[in-house]
Amino acid sequence: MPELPEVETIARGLAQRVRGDKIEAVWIGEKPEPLKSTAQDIVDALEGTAIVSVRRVGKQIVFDLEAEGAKPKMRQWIVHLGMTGRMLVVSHGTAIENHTHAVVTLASGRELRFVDPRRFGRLSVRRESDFQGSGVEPLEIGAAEFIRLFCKRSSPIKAALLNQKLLHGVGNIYADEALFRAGIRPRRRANALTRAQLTKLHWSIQEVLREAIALGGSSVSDYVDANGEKGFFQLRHHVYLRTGQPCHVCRTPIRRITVGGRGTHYCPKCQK
DNA sequence: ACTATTTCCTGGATGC
DNA sequence: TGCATCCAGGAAATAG
Repeated sequence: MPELPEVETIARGLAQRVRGDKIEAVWIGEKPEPLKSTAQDIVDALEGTAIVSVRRVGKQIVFDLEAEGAKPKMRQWIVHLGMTGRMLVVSHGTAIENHTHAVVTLASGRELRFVDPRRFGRLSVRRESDFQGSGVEPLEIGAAEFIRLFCKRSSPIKAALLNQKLLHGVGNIYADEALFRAGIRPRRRANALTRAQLTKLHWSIQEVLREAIALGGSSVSDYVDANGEKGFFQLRHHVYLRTGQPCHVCRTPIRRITVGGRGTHYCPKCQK
């Protein structure tokens, strides 16, 4: 499932490949689920624009589009990949694969295709040019602000980390991995953690995200980047999906529990 | 204002 | 082998 490092990798790859290209036509599939805006709004916002940049905000891909001579010159196409969403760049004529929900024809003769079997992904458009996610970027936040964000929360720290209104971009993989590195059990209440523990956690989150970005993200299930390449960070996971396997530090079997309705993995000896 | 729970979706794994 | 059931999870919706 694409989280911050995966979306960052995908957005960078997309930027490299389609920045400067022009959108000539847009096709939106029948299934309404993947849309937050109406299909017509998306078509109207995209057609005839130039792709100025592609970037990541939280777990979302933002295409900054510039329209010629239109009232709001700048608009954004926002893509959330959900669990299984993929954004492909293919040459015109490539066979349409199953679960393709949108096809964007580019002036260069290629197409951007949104494919998402599970349909947890979402497409939307914005006319303003100042799109911001609801939370704070984990790689930009300082330790003091991080502590302020979490120290009053009574929910389990893992559930708080997954709350995109607080911090955005951290999902199940990196929440588990950061908590392991910080030596904190996922069920600990956020407001029961010491300042030192929250400081450590802040550092661990930034460390694990930076390492994952450097390796192109984690390829679990069917994640691939804009070039169809797999990431390599899954080889560095200490706890995620390692239930029953020995901890890399102390050899204790990794345990799996449910926190906030999510599969959660931790080392019962290294994490307190 | 929070927190907890349910819901959406399909493919792959598991069970009988 | 075949069919049914379960499970994965981001985030919105709903309930408490």
